[in-house]
Amino acid sequence: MIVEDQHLMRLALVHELQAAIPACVVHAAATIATALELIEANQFALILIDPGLPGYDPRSEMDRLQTISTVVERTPAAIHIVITGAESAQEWEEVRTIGVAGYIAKNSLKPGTMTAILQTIADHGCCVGLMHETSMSPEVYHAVLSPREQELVQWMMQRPANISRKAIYDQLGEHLNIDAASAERYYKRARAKLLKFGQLPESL
Amino acid sequence: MIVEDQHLMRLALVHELQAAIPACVVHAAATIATALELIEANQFALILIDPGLPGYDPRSEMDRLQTISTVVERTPAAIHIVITGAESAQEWEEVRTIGVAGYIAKNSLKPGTMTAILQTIADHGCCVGLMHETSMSPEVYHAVLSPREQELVQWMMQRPANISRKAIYDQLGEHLNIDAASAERYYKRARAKLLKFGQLPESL
DNA sequence: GACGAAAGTGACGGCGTTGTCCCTATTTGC
DNA sequence: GCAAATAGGGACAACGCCGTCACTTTCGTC
Repeated sequence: MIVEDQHLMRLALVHELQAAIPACVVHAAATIATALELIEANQFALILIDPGLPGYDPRSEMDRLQTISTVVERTPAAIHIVITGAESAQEWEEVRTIGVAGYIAKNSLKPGTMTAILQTIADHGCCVGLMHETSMSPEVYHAVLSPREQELVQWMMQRPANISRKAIYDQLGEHLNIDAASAERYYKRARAKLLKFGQLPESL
Repeated sequence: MIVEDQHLMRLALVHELQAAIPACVVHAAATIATALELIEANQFALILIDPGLPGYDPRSEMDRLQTISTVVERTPAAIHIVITGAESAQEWEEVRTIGVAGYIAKNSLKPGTMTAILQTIADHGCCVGLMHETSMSPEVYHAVLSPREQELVQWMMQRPANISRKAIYDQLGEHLNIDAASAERYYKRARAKLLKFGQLPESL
């Protein structure tokens, strides 16, 4: 079950969870009230919860903790992970004492990370992901590209000047489990598309 | 350009924007520093910005406003939309005076809403979407279903008891611009899949 | 018993993405 | 100058999703 009030984030979490756990069923609630309804009617194995729900003051530490403990108390059989936009090491210490297994900052939650988080919990019993201030390089998204093509372009644009494109193809081939030659043709097709639509960045 | 620190939300906003504006190029930054880099190198037509960035205190109204005005001042030609997780009517009044056209709560931002927001700004010059406390009905997501099938199941589960399924098929046909008969077969295929995987909810 | 609503199955063409393979110029580096 | 790297093109089968069409059976109700 996922408890999160922001629609887009809720959707994203659903997809992350589905990507991490094949053939699963995910229930989602936007409010505590809805979450409690779901708890009444179902048995959950895993619960993601964001304590910043409407109706509660997100600045009030008490409201946040109460939101979490309300859910945790009613679902003793589940594994609980807190997904928060305003994380603090102190809050993690507090929620772990009431039985929460994971404490993840929305900042540090990247696409595909969910698998690693669940694995860490399975291995060590808990998992913490506080904000890591990696000054991200800028991202560019072109609507005309398919996801694969998009990914190839992203990689290629981060290429240091002293690395040959061929080396990138090899890296990608290994990383995506495809032929390096295929990666090369993806990049070329992507480049052709961008050229066709006049969207070619000068960094290429 | 999108300025948003949470990866998943940033990704979601990119997709929303791409869905609303066909064949567009979207640049994304996770920090103010990255955003300013992008501003130096590009001319943007539309900028989405979340004032709750790391390094600034999200509780400090001054930090939030400064984040926004820093970007707005450097991009006078662009349309600016603030996307915030902690909205207030007062903050909207303040940012509109410095030239922000839209003020949208993450709470009220649903998939597909971006088109309407941009249209409203085009028509009236500005658009406000504060939190609307519609107590959402619970959602269920099955990983084995395709998006269409998922959508059909979602609609069917919200069906009041006194409405025939056939009426739902008609509604869906109209809503999705497909045959009511096709909608019926989607639902049936979805149900067959759920039955096969033992994920059939009792509300069916 | 007849009729309509609902359930259960099978099949088809179109489309986009994916991953593969092949061929040819042009440019770069040693 | 020669070989490797880069740029550019076209074609292919496989797969999944979408939308459509056809057929059978069961159930409840009037």
